[in-house]
Amino acid sequence: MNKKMVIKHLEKIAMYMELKGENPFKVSAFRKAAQALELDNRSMDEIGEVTKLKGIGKGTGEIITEFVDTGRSEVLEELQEQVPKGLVPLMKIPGMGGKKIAKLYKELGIDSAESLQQACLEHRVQKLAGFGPKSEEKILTELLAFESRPGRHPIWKTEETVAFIEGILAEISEVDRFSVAGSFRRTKETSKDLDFIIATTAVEAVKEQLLGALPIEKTIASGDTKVSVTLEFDEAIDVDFRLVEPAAFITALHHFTGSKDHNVKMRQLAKSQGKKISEYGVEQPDGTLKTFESEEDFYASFGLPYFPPSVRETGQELDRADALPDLVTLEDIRSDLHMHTTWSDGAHSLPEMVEACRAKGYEYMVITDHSHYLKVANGLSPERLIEQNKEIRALNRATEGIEVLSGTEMDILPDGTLDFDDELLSQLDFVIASIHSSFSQPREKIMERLLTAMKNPHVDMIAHPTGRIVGQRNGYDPDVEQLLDWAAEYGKIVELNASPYRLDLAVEYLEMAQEKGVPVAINTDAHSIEGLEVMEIGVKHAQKAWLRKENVVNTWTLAQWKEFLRK
DNA sequence: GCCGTTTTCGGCCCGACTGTTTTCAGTCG
Repeated sequence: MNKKMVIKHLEKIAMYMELKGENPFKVSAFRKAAQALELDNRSMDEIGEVTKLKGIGKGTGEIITEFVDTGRSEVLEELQEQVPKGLVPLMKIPGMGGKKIAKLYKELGIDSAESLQQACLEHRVQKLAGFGPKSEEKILTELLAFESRPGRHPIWKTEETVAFIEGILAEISEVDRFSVAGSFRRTKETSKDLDFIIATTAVEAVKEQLLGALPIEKTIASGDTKVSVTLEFDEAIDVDFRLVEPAAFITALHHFTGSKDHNVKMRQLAKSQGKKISEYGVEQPDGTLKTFESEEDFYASFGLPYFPPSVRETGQELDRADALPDLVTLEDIRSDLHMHTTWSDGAHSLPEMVEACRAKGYEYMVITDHSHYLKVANGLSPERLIEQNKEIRALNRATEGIEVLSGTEMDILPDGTLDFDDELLSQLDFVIASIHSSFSQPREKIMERLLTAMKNPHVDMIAHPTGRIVGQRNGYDPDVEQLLDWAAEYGKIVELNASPYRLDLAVEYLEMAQEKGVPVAINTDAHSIEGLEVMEIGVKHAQKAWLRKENVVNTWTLAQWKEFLRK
């Protein structure tokens, strides 16, 4: 039995119980049980006795066993008999939870989006206790917006929005300090909304200037400490602003950076120490409220090391504090192994890219322009590559403080051959192979292409291994586990492409790569000087997979790196 | 429903905002 199916089953039970108006703690017990399974790396078989897991007791254990044995459970079937299926999607309406939906069902017989809409139009909803004209109108608006509502926003879109809002906040003189928080600060690849923390003693003045400067489509809430708005960009996006006293800035920032699970674990830990965490500070055992100068201080007050936002996810990270010192950081990065110049489709010249990398303090770098198959990117012919190679060698001799190496990003062609011959490749320091075409080929064909590259002794790295664009396309669907096994067998590097459009490999595959001992290179794939800056996002993404320095090749010295390539 | 040498009963993270009320329930993050 697939563990994912068991998890789904438990979540379904929780959902139906919520709609039935069950005790919220009972509902959350099922969610916790599902989470306990999810957070355990083992399969159902390897786990064996599920009640040994914290969060799964006798009751849930029996339901799981029944489901594993028979593929169904009486509990869910009974719930589904009592609760109409049409109520489930109603949970997605903002402001609607289990209790309100249960009431609509019991009092008005509403069992679907259609019947809810009908009841609103006939003004039957506003007559219910606890509902009113405003609720009715809101439900109607939300029902109409149901389809068009965008889901999660990819990081490469939110980046721009965040920069725009930061620009506005920086201009307001009454703002003491501010920071983006939420999933964006944790470098999640997508975000549902954006959160900002603002420290100020002049709430009204800040609110007025802020709301005046933003392209507001709708104000969701506007209180003394919280302002929620929907902003109108190419796509509408919800943004929360939290206004706090300067002293509470750090605890508010921590609180609203989350994740929720991380916070729950932190609060439980605080409680065990006789303390209480809120966004305003930490209440000490003697009742006084302590505030902090930095998040480092905040964690230290609980006897913990600093957890960077990127690792604050499941709550399990609190048990991995010992591994934090080994985590890759931006300061560890000595090189960038994938970038383009005006020789192919880059915006800056070869000397400009070299100077930019030197200025960043890198020890070495590789120029990797496209190969001639990629006509749209002005890919290099063998002749031009030889010419560029000469120029790179000359530039390297003339440049102090950084080693400039010669490479290519060579296409793996649709027919499974490589774009350059071995004789040419042997003249280069570093060879990247990647797929830019015929994404829709069947998986076997894609894997065949990748295997050709793996087997070629001159190829050193596979770039953006899945070809995905975050939130937009899934790429060419390779069998990543197989790919990583080959990388281990043939001694190849796999890339973590740091471009926020790609973040390829994804976190789960990076974890897999580290488990299999496959070295990872974090590269910007920069097409301009500014593009080199995404290294920071790449490193944070790597931290989400708990990549250790030793497994990230760009933390290696030039000598270590060359030694690896020689093998 | 789960959990526990502060507990086998009584908690379960904590606070803000809205819309409904006239002191609060429900929802959200």
